[in-house]
Amino acid sequence: MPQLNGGGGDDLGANDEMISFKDEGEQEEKISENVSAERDLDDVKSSLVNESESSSDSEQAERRPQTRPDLESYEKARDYFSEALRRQQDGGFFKSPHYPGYPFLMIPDLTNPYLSNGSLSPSARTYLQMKWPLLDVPGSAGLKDSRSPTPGHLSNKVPVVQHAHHVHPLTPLITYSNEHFSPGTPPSHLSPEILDPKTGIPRTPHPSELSPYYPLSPGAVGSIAHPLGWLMPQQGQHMYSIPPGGFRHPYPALAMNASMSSLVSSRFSPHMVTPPPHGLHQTGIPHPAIVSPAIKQEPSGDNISPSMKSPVPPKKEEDKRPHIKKPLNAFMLYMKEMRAKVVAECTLKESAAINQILGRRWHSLSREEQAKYYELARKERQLHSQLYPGWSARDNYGKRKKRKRDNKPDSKPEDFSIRSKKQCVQYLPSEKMCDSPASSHGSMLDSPATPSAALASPAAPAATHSEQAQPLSLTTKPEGRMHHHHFSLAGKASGSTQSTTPILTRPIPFTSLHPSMLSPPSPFHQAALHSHHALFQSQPLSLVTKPTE
DNA sequence: CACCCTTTGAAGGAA
DNA sequence: TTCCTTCAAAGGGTG
Repeated sequence: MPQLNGGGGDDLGANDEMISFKDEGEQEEKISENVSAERDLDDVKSSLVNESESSSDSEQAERRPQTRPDLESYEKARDYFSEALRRQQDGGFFKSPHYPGYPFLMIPDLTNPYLSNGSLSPSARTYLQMKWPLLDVPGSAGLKDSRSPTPGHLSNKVPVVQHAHHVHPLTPLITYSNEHFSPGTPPSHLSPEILDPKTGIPRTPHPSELSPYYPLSPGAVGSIAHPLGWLMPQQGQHMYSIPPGGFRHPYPALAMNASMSSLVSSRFSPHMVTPPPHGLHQTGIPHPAIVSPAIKQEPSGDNISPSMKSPVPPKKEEDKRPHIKKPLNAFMLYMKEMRAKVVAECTLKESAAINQILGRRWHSLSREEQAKYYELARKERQLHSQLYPGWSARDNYGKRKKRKRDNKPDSKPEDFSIRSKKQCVQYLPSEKMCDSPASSHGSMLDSPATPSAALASPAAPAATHSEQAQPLSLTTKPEGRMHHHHFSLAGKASGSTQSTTPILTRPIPFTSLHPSMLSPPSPFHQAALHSHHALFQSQPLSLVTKPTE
């Protein structure tokens, strides 16, 4: 049990050297890797400081509003918010991606530019007692994934001390959960009952279940206090007074959690707040998991499974039928969290490139670290299923334009046919030590995350084939691309089903990458990198665009 | 402006 | 059971 008691905030931030646990020899390697990583990270601290002060705020502020004006602004805002918090939290310094655990949430300066009426002093750091998301939920045993580890077990493996200068990366997932901030017994209204959608048994939702991603419908929770009600008394009252076990709105998202919207609207700078779109809460900020049809058009409105459909759904309603997004998986959560950091560390903004890095780093995470995300993802899925019992991932099929998958029928297995026919860009290496996703030796050669992830979290899928055999799918590219590869590694020798797939690596894509971006290289990685870079040294430094077809 | 690219993981359907 | 496909986020790039 991740220290529910938490001992209050006693050890909060007290232990910088919080070492998780080394249960396997591999840990030692990890440690060395981390040390290396931190050393690299130090290099960018100064730059990050500047960025955090200048670019992060203004730059992002400018960028956000452009993309999706209003309806998705909440997501943007939320990320923006969390990122802002994080940046302030660690002063723009990126520390090793160790996220010691959830039990405590440290709320940073609340009087930041995005918080209009924060009441805490800029220097005030509020340590909040939190509960481990996995902590058992009374009466929810039936919902629990049998594969999931016992919370206690897990907690034993996860550090429970939150670094004083490091907000948990999943803060955005946590911050909006109410009750987290009330060490004591929460008011009765904060303990809404939830009818277990499967068992029908009333249960008290664990705070951690009140995911910010999925607003709880009135019927689901009865009433919900403002997630940050303790920060904003004037708006802290719960908006819903529906009795426990009351009606369940067919589309919980439609009955958006007002508390969330008020949070956003009141916490973000004016420019973040957009006029209320039709049919939405006055704030116009929908739940992250919901995408208004205005944004994501729903051709037929059949995305909602029968069970989700309202008994009396006016056709108009169908048009408004929200797009219920899939719950984010572990990697998505990780990506969402780390993207900002990666972007900040490199000048490149291309998501595709960033994602490559993130994928690389993901594989470099320790099993414990990954386990956190797996666990969180599991909780998200669980919560999602509770909120949208009838929802199916299938419902979203066809909602977005068909991705061009050229699984060419004619492509032979040895073509290691890849899905994408074209590769976006090739970047030549710089002398800088860069983390080339394409050259992800680690991923290709050792794929550390694979088994570990599964081990770390029972909820974690037994490493999928793709992960096992294709740690990085970018290693497999259309044959045409090969001509443009400056470098390639021998395929991973393994008995995996896809071992025949040649492992290709591209030149380091990002000349702008900072060494700190590298995932902690193991000795093996370093050796590989060494040779890798040696090979690249003769390569001209240029940007090769769009090779093949 | 819509889609592509890129990553991993989850889910569901097809074989 | 295995394989395949789609989507989830994100934002620059592309046609």
